[in-house]
Amino acid sequence: MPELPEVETIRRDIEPFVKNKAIKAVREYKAKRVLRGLGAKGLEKAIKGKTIERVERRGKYLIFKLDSGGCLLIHLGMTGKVLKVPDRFVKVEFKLNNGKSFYFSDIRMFGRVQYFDHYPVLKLGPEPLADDFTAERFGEMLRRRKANIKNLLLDQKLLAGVGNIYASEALYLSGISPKRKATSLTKTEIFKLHKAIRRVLSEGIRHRGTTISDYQDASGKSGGYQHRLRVYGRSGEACPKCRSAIKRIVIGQRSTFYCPKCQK
DNA sequence: ACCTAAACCTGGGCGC
DNA sequence: TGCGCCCAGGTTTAGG
Repeated sequence: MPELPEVETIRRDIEPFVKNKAIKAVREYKAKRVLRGLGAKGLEKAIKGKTIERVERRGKYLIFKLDSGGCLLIHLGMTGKVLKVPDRFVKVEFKLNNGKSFYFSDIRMFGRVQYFDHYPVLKLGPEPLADDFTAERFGEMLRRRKANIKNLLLDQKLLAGVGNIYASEALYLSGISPKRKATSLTKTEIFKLHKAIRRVLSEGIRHRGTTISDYQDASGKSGGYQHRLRVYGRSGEACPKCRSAIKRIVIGQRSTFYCPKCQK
């Protein structure tokens, strides 16, 4: 569920809550899948007594940096949450030395919690909001790629953080059909798409993420960007620009929303 | 290297 | 109330 803006919102919420606090204990609640090989025992052994220095985000990952040099890596999958207040789907509880806890909760258990004794090497493309992600670089990345642009936007190895909602939104804003092959994009279109990606992600962050069904911030509150989505989830509704009906199609097994008239 | 489809899960909403 | 079906902001894996 969560894409870059949602993960970034959680990061901003949770960092002040955990910063300079030490981890006292780890509890799990049927979290075998989420914790993979490492059980709560193993994880606790690795991080107990360690202080969280900061929380970073890379793509859709949260990285809790510990004073030992180790890192706690959390990916939220589709329904994962990092919460200051538990809900009924809590899988892992992290007890802090100030008497408080933060929680990893996940309904579908596509999310994961991992430990690295060093800064994790993540196979991710550039950060779309970073200064070094330029339109020129984006164009270079897309050169000779034969897949369609919608699928490529979801490829985390190409670009880190864009997911299904923001991909549809960015393509809409740039007037590009999600069915287009990347090779067919003109320089102008790549420039527009680059700008649109950065715009929708920034707007998403500003509005504290998009809540379609599950997403919540660290306090359990919904985001606000769902009210501002232009096409995602709006099949049959009027296109904000031309008033013709927005269509839903399936590309790469994922729902894709677009305006057939505005997006060529 | 690149591209695609299937698999991994649970729960909510809908029609009957 | 209940059942069956569809849907879901994600990644990994296997195969072409």
